[in-house]
Amino acid sequence: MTTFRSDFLRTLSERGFVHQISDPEGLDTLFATETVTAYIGFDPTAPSLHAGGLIQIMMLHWLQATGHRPVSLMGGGTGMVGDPSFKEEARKLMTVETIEENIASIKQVFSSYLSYGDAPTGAMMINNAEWLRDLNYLEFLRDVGRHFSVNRMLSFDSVKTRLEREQSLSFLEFNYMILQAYDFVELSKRYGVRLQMGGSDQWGNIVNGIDLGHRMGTQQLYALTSPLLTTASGAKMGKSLSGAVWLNADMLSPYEFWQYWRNTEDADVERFLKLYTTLPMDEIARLADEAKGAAINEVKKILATEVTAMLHGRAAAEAAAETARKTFEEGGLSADLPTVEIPAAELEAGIGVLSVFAEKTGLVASNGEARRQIKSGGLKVNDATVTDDKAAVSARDLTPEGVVKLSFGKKKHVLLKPV
RNA sequence: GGGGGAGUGUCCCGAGCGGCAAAGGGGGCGGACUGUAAAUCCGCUGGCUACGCCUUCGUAGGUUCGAGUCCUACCUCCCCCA
Repeated sequence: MTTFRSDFLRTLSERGFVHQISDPEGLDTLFATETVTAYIGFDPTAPSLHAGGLIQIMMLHWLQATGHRPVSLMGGGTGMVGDPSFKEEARKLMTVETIEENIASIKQVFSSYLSYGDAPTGAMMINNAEWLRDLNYLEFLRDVGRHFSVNRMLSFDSVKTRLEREQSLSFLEFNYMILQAYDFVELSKRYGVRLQMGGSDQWGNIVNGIDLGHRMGTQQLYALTSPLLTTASGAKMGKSLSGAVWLNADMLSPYEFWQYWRNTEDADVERFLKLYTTLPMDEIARLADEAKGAAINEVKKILATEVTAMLHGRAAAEAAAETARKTFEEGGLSADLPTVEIPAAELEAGIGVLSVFAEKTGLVASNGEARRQIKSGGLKVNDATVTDDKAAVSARDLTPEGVVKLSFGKKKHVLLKPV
């Protein structure tokens, strides 16, 4: 791998963020000589980004940390088109309201990683609805569409594989790449953006933008992609025991977020420290060095706490670490575990275990699932395995702390609290 | 416009002579082993007021004691010919 002169590229490169760069020397020179504005696009398909997108946010973070200007582009306009899924079933397009709500909700997270403002390196959040929604179709075709060769678009892997797999590709989706290319050009014209970053799957789209820029007379533009991240065993990033690893605290508590990182596979620890924390490289090297055998668990805790601290703040991260310590290392309970409140009278009367685990707390999906889990010994009340699906949980099960601890498997715990 | 295929358990792929809650994978979940890891092994993987009941095989009808399986129409997709 080349050694870069610029702080930004050197940092990204040594931390493992770089997959491809369109013109490494040129871009390096650019970063070494001026303050560069670069962007990454995010689709507002959900009210929160999840761990899979964290790597992109970290790239913006480093961009700013090394003296440049990050732009997060929200796809308020492209969201209208929707990135059609592979399945048929013309998924309902999102309404404008949903898109706007999602964007508002996603915004909160960025301020944990970037500082916004008018300073030369102040981060910006831009919505491509700004120029896409009022686009005039005919004008657009004449100004932008004429620069695209269908022959060439058909030759892109993203399109080709789709056609070869005999899966339909709607015109809508076909246009998505044009809009994204156009975004790059608009950002370049309006805000002086020079670089677009993204996951490696975005390479073709980004390069399209560069080409369009050439034809439409922008400055030289650049592309930088990050590797597609999977865990060492091949799973996609961003799935936890209970679903997606959302970044918004109201969708996934800091404790659960911490747990996700705590459970990192051994083989991923060093890589994740580089990608998802801002610990200095020599510090990471030291940690990786002492992380042999079971000692690696200590390093995983550091990883979890550092990642959580960046997102939710140091205090929340340490609270999560403490909760985990009490729960797992002392086998006790901590008031900070996820808690479900229940009317005291109801508990007094006694509630069936099935109902408690399924309806009341949602730890398992249904009564049937609860029954199956009991059969295989997966449910516990106050750390005692449930063996009878007709058993009931009542006020007698309250611990001295005044709660009932319910566990599903070894890692999922909920406290039942009478009110 | 003509001809030929396909749509299965809403995570995915994928079998299915008219008796099917539907084979088999993958994934996921639980258990054992460990270190809250990986690998490995075992079990589970429609719902319920549960020895019974209800809802599932593109949609809507029909034939049958009985249909994922047969017939009709429709929808969507793919391939070949024009």
